[in-house]
Amino acid sequence: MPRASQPAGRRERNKQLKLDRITAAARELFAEHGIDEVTTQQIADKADIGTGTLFLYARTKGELLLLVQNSLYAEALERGRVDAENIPDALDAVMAIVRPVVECNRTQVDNGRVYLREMVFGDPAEPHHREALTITGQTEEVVAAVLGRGARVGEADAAAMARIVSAVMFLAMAASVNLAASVDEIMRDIRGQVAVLLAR
Amino acid sequence: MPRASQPAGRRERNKQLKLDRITAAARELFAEHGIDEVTTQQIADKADIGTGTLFLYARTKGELLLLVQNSLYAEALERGRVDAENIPDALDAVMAIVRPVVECNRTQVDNGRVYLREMVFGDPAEPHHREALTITGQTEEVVAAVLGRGARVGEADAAAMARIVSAVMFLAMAASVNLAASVDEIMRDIRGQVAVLLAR
DNA sequence: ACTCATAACTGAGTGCAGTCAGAAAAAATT
DNA sequence: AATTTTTTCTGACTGCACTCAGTTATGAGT
Repeated sequence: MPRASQPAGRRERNKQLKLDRITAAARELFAEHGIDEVTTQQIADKADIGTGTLFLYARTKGELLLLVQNSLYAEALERGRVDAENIPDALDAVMAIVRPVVECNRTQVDNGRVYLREMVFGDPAEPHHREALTITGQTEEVVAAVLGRGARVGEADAAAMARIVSAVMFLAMAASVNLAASVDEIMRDIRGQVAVLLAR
Repeated sequence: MPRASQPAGRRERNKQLKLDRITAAARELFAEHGIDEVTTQQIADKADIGTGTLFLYARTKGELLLLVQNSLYAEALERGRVDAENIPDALDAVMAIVRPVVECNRTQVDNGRVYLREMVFGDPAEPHHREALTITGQTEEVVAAVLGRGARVGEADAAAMARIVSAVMFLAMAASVNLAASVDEIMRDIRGQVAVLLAR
């Protein structure tokens, strides 16, 4: 057993290093040009690895996007969760959770839409996809928690309503009809639907 | 100006004939093997046209699927509309509309999911895509009409609720989580959410 | 130090959707 | 009937995501 200068052996460290380089390269290129204008070759070159190596770390180009963006969505969710805490009105609180996610999604419209596409149609066995699903699940939990405050809504109903909110968000952000819509326009669209859902 | 044995000139007739051959070829191959196992080359060969010609009639492979399947969804919608007419309960009536669509979608799971994917992420400028969106719009109208019966729900709210039903349906059919789910399981999933939506 | 086993890497190669410059067919014009 | 214009067709070609057989790095065993 060799020294443990860091946690593990050289192999582990090299792997982590490569993953970091890949993540950084993909993040920068996707952010600057949008996923459709970037080739996997460019990413491999920028990360200074072979073409095939890239696909050991993310089995498809879509997985690569999930890898890069998951953490951003997790942060957005956390921001929304905190914002919602001090908002008594259920509708306003739900929208406070939704807003950072929509903002995150619309930072780059193409990337945002591909992210959603991968979530729904990608391979759920892949690790980054699973993480994306986890974040969606957490979003629904946070929404359900807000709806359950004060026990005006039962636990099971709150969960079902949270799923509905999730579906409404998804389509509002993904639909090609809303391609050119601003964050505020999308928020209005979602709010209109959630308002009807919560009206009772 | 030449004779008008049928409606128009030779060109028009040839074009229609080719479109028919393409549609038939694509329908058979997609139905038998699933869209992902069929190449555009095979379709072109079966329709007895050149590779490039295919893309004059449908600009992408996805458009080709929409071309083939749109009419099936339109028929499903019509069946559901009729079924719902004599069902007084709103929830049951909505589910009567939903069922044939889900059945249509699940005839071949892969094709069904790609159809949904194209609807949301495809190019809305393409003709077959527009038709698909029209069918979705009609579905929402039919649902809204059922919800508006007896004026228990206002017109604007009915429209918003119909959009929500649409979103819920979409995700229930498309989500990879439900890949292996049967029609009945998907129906239960949708019903649970619509029930909460309509509870008031 | 040396050998072997295993994990990680690599880039030439593959398959397929979609393009485009030129050919062919149909219609319009003379 | 001949010529020009317009529309439609075509398959060789391109670009790109992804694969895989062969190579190299790492670590374990002796």
